Amino acid sequence: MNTFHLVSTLLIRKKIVHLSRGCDNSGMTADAELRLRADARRNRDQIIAAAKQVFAEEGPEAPMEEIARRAGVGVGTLYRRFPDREALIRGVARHNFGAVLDEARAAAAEEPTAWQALVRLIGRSSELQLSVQLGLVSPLARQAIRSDPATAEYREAILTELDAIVRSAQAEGTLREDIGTGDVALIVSMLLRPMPLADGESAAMMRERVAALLVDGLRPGSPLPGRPITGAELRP
Amino acid sequence: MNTFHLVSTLLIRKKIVHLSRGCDNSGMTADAELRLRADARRNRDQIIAAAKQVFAEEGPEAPMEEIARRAGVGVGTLYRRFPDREALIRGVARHNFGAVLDEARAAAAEEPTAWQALVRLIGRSSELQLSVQLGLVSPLARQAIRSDPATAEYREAILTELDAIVRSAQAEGTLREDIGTGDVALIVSMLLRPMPLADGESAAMMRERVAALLVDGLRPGSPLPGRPITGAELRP
Amino acid sequence: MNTFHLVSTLLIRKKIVHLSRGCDNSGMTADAELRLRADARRNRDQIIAAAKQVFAEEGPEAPMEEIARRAGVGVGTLYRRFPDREALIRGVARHNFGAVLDEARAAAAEEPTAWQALVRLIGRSSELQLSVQLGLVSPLARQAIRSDPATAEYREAILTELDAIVRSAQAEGTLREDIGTGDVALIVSMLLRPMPLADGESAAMMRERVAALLVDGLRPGSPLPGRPITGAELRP
Amino acid sequence: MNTFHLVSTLLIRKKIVHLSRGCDNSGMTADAELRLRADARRNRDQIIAAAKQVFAEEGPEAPMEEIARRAGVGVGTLYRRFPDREALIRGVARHNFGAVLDEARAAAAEEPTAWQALVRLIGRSSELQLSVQLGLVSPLARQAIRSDPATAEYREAILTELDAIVRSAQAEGTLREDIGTGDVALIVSMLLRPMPLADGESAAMMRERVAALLVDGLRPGSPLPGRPITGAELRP
DNA sequence: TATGAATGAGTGTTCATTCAT
DNA sequence: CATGAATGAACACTCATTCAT
Repeated sequence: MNTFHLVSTLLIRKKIVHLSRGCDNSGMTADAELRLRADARRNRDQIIAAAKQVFAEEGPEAPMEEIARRAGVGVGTLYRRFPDREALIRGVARHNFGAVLDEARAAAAEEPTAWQALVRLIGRSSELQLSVQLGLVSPLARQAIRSDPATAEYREAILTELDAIVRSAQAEGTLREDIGTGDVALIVSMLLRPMPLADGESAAMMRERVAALLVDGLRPGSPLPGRPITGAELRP
Repeated sequence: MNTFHLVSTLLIRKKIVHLSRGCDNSGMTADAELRLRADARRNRDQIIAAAKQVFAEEGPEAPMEEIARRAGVGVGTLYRRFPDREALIRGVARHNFGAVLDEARAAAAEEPTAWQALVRLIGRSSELQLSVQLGLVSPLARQAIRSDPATAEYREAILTELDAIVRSAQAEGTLREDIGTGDVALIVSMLLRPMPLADGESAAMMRERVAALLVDGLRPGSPLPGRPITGAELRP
Repeated sequence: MNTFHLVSTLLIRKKIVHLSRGCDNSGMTADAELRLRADARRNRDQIIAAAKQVFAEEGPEAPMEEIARRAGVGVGTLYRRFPDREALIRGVARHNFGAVLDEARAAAAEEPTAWQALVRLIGRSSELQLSVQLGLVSPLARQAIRSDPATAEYREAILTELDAIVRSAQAEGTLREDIGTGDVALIVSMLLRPMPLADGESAAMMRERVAALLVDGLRPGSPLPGRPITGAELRP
Repeated sequence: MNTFHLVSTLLIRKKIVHLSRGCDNSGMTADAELRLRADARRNRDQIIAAAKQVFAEEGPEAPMEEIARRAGVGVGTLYRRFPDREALIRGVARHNFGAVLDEARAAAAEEPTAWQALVRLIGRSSELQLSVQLGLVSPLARQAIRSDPATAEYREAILTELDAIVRSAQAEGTLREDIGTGDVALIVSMLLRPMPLADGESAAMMRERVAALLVDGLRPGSPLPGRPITGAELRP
């Protein structure tokens, strides 16, 4: 086991509980949500899924009824689970951040070097497309997300994970020293945004290319302006 | 005059009329708008300015009345100038794209090398912040912008301008060959998006650093995945 | 035994069955309700109690779920006992009217003269505060109460009781002759309403004073306008 | 001019501006409301009138649309004038309290003795029937009214007016000494409430009789329990 | 012509009631 | 039987747009 995995493993001990079964990350606020009756649970998941879709297609002010319909439930059910739009947005945001966290952990666990974990994270981010976009979109959504402690915990966990990868990669000498965890987080979050004017495949390709350009720039080389941005600076 | 300026100058001949007096670019559909009486004209400008502000603060579905109030006019006046929300969004988009065009032309005209023009464009893009964001935000806005011929003309002009810069830079040997105008446009548009979780100054610094990373990657080096994205591919 | 008690006793023969054990008057529709199992019975009582509270605090359109919660049962249980809101309102109304009836009987039975029974009834009415208010409040409640035969029976019984007291008092010469049972009922019901702008103790004092003023007026004296209002006139 | 009118007249100097043209009392908050365009003004009045009706018939939670329809305007218009239900309730309350104030002033100005003014006030209160009921009805309405400064001013003015009448009547020796302004206000407000179970004419007669009973009690006689309730005690 | 009043369709949200667990 | 989840009709309220002043 190399240094990267050692650090990474140590961090595991501190990992917050994040009950992910596949893509299911309801955790972190788990107590309440886990005790739902089976059918209620299924409904909840369908609602989150529908909301993701609809938000992606129509923005975060999309009619609640559309979401309910898409989830195959009545509005009432939607409102029982998420008392208002903000709560729904928070629900989706948690889910999304959870997916990013899963990806970060998988990259750390499965790649042999920190550099490869980093490259994978930046590259794969394209697969998390819809994940982060919400917060960029409407002031309402931004507000809902910023003020949600559960989402904050996720952010925290993601940054912790990323921090380990960044330090390891710098220890390996594969990542330039004048880069901070915050810089990497920014890059990832930029790549997570929708590509303008492009649909589907070409968007994916574009993302890949920009990711490659950025990875290119991350290798040790001529110095950058400003100072490294730490993870802490991204905390709201 | 070097090759860069030569190419650039030749292109000027084809330049569409773009009546920019300072930052004022209402043109391209100019005929009608130019004939406005002075006060009507002033109203129109105030409305665009107010709309930019309000859109930035509250998203593109912000109440029309809010915009009217901020512009110091009655809703009626707003509607006289822009028959519906789409028209207003188009108005703002044109204004924004015009600003990008101005910047691109200025960079081409004032910088000694294409590479420097390119770097400036990517770097300065931060100053055009609000410009492009609109289209990324709501499906409504996206639609309004995509279907607007005047905005399309602006886009065209911007891409033409950028094309000249890119080709020149590649001719200079300062820009890697496996990059297309589309790639650069993408990079610029990514940098134009709001930085998450950051306000004002720090956002600027973050942008600068990511820009530097990208510029770093743009210099000739190891090959990129995919193929160069041409300007044409960004046409909707 | 004086005349008052004689009349009063004779009336007892006609008394409808009113199974009051302490303050518990669910009777008059007793058949069904008496057969409830002990726990079901307890549930029912808790629901009535909770409904009284909640109606007092939030009006008679208060959410059924609030009432269920306050009673410590599920909504389902509430609806099993009272098939809809009207039924619940009727339930509460019966309970309240039963309390008034109890008080009237107690006054008749325990006071030495009809005049004193009358004074006590008018004075004590303050203790039945919440009792009658319901019907004054929302048209829904009014309707529910008016159309309920059980409540009508209670009203009937109360008026009968009051009638005896009024006649006796007039026979005693302690009550002016130009007063009818209906007048007294009206007075009582007026005193049962909430005092505006006053809370708790001061409300009680205010009520007492107005009661005293009215009692003052009830003694033989100068004639009143109109004609005596009989109990019959208060039947809906 | 007798003492009553003298006191009364002196008080006139302090009277707050209350622009009543007939039953029109929009005053006290007049500034804003008076500047309405003629048609807007008419609409506003129709809305208040409709709201009074509908509130009386269906309670203060009646559908806003019903009120709008009854007023012959769209809901939008209603909401433009009264931003939410509370505002509408406040509007109605002011109007009602204004009517009481008008009546009190008229009684003071037109009756030869304070006693007669008092009797008239208590007697006529029946004509203000709907006026005060609102606040007794739903917690929502109560809250809306209590927290409204304009209504508070009205209450203040009414109490001032009443105070003058009460003192004068006591100076005349026609009103018992152990009565305070608050007692009278209470009596009036009690008489203003809906008579249970009675409609129209008979309600009026009942009210008259109870009023007579109370007036009877107000003449000097045997002492009352408690202490005189001052006007101040009725201030929320 | 500029204004802001009126309109009413569109949505968010609540809550009575039903029904699966 | 008790529970609390699901449903959807009903209502509050907003805001784009029109139009009288």
